[in-house]
Amino acid sequence: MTTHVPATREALTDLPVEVAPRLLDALLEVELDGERVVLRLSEVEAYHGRGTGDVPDPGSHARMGPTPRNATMWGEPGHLYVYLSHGIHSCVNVVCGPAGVAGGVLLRGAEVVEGADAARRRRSARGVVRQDRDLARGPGRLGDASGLRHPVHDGIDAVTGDMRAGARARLLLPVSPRRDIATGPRVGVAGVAGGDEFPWRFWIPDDPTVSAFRWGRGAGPALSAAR
DNA sequence: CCCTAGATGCAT
DNA sequence: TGCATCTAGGGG
Repeated sequence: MTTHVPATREALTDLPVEVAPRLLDALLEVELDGERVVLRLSEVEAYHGRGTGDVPDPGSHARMGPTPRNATMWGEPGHLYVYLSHGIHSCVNVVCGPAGVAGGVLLRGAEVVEGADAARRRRSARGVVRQDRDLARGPGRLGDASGLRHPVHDGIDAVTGDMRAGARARLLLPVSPRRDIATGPRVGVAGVAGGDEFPWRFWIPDDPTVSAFRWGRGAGPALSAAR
């Protein structure tokens, strides 16, 4: 039986906070230089933008309006917004919402269900990977494991799966959305955007590939919110 | 311009 | 807790 179907542009046109929970258990397939890595998403965060019918989001890269960096977030849903975090890691978002309205879902955690060898090799360039569950646990790790990089793959289309800088990405949505979903404040976002105003982090309860984050930094209290 | 903080991860 | 490494954004 079919468990996943290719994501359509329409399915991603709703606002990120609506799309985000539906991306849990979704698959992101990435082919890069002939190697294939498939990620099953376990943790995501929604980010909106500013103005024009959108929900204001002080934690978003698009909070100041369109800039060269966040241009992809304002474009068609289904493309991937790949940005450089702390000058080191390439993090991956699925652009959501109508074109012209900024929005995206940050992919924060995943299980590598195919291509663990390639993922491990890419990740070990930055350090030692002790367990397979850590291959894509955390947004920076997920980006490294996927092979997608800033800036060359920023804007790649995960709906059509077109080739871009040696890579091809495709997003597959689960036929049956999950019922058991945990929610809470976003990680690493300072100020009100990380608090109760924006409980826009979604994860699969008890999934070992959900990121662990340091308390006492960034977002403040939180994990128990939906347990 | 210069400075700082950032949707992070790793070793200490 | 410090560091890697780069850049957007705010202040002078």
